[in-house]
Amino acid sequence: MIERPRGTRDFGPEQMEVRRKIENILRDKTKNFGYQEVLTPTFEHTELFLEKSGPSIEEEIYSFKDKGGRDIALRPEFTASVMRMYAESLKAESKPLKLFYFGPAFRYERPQSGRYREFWHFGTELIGADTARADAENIALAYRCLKETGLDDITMRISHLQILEDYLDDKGFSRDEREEIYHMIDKEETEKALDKFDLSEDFKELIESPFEDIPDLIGETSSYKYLKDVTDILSLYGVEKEDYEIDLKTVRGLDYYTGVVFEIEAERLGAEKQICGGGDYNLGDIFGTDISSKGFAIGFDRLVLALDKEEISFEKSRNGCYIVPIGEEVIPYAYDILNELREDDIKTDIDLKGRSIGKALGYADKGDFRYSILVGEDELEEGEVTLKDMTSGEQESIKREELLGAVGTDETES
RNA sequence: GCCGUGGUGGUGUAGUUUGGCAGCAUGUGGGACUGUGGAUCCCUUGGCUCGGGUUCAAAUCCCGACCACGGCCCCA
Repeated sequence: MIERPRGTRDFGPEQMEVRRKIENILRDKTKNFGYQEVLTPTFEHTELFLEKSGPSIEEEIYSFKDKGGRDIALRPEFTASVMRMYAESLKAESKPLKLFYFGPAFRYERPQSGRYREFWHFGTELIGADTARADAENIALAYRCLKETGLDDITMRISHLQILEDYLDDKGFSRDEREEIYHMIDKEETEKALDKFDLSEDFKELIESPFEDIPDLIGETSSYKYLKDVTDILSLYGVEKEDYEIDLKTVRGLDYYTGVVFEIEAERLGAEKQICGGGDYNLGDIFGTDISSKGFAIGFDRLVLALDKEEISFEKSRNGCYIVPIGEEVIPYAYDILNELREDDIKTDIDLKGRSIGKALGYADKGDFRYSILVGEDELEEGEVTLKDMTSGEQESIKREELLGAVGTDETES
């Protein structure tokens, strides 16, 4: 028995039904915000990802040489690919250019709950609008997308990297030192950072103060004012102060993030609880074009897990018709009905095994069909069908011409 | 990569401590039932993750691998 490779999953019919529903919620919401879908290749030149994220990530990506000797890697995320696509073929589009994507990505990591070697990302890139309003739209969309799925127990943290950057720069810390400090405070090891870098209590006060108190500590810097603007605009999107927290300890792992950043966590997920991250970044260096972008990525699998933990279900509704022919002589009549309903976009299936009526109805029940349509000699002679409502169990004989009207009136979409 | 827990029909489980006929439920297929589903009953199907070791005998004990889970590291 050959099994699935480590860190991969199969998705059965029920899971796919749920996943598609959630995917469509995200997709619809994002289109509603004026974004257009794109898709990039599953694999790229390895260099693309190393340039973007640094050589250290090579350990964690699926990379190999193809038969032509090229260094190839399965995408570990989409941002680099989408920006490559932009630089290669979308540069001349009018701005802002609003793009979204959905698909699988791959990382060679130790699997655990919420972490797989093949996982799905849903994300956006908002290219060429360097304003607080663009940042606000980016954050608002991410938040709305998650809320739209019904997810409730989430926390969102927003920050502006430049605030701490300015502070530490003033104090004379080098770039490497600053990065080490960020890493420590991200891991909530602030005290350790204070000791190691001989930082004053002012720094601790700065990163732990409520947002409103920050001007008292460092003055109304331009970064502070920018972030304040973003929060004001967020409320125009209906994302209010109680929906998030301004937290200067929120730092993103990579140095191409430059301005406003944010993270959303689903508290009940455990160790791998971050379901969304994003912000403002500039990948111009790699592609030789100075373009600012804002985007986010939702960890789709974690979102599905979080919804499950909150017991938010996506019940499938009964729809469609199941035709039960009784006896060989009615088969042409039954297929005539089958074809008519299918052509009218009503999900319709027919018994293929010639089973007893009882078994056939049991199948229709388990298959969540809304109606069963029984046709036998009696119906054939009268030009009728017996229409059975699988929810109520009631049935009636109706003229064949009336069938379409009877089953097409309510939700029987396929 | 590190530490820990676990793995029994498709699914959920009993059995593991103290080695001795792998049991139950559910599901699948068929039947009771060729003009009526969700009920009931009968039959059938199907399993000890893999490999080695100890033993008269291993699901059970030992070692290793694989996989999953909890956490660390990392987290684009």
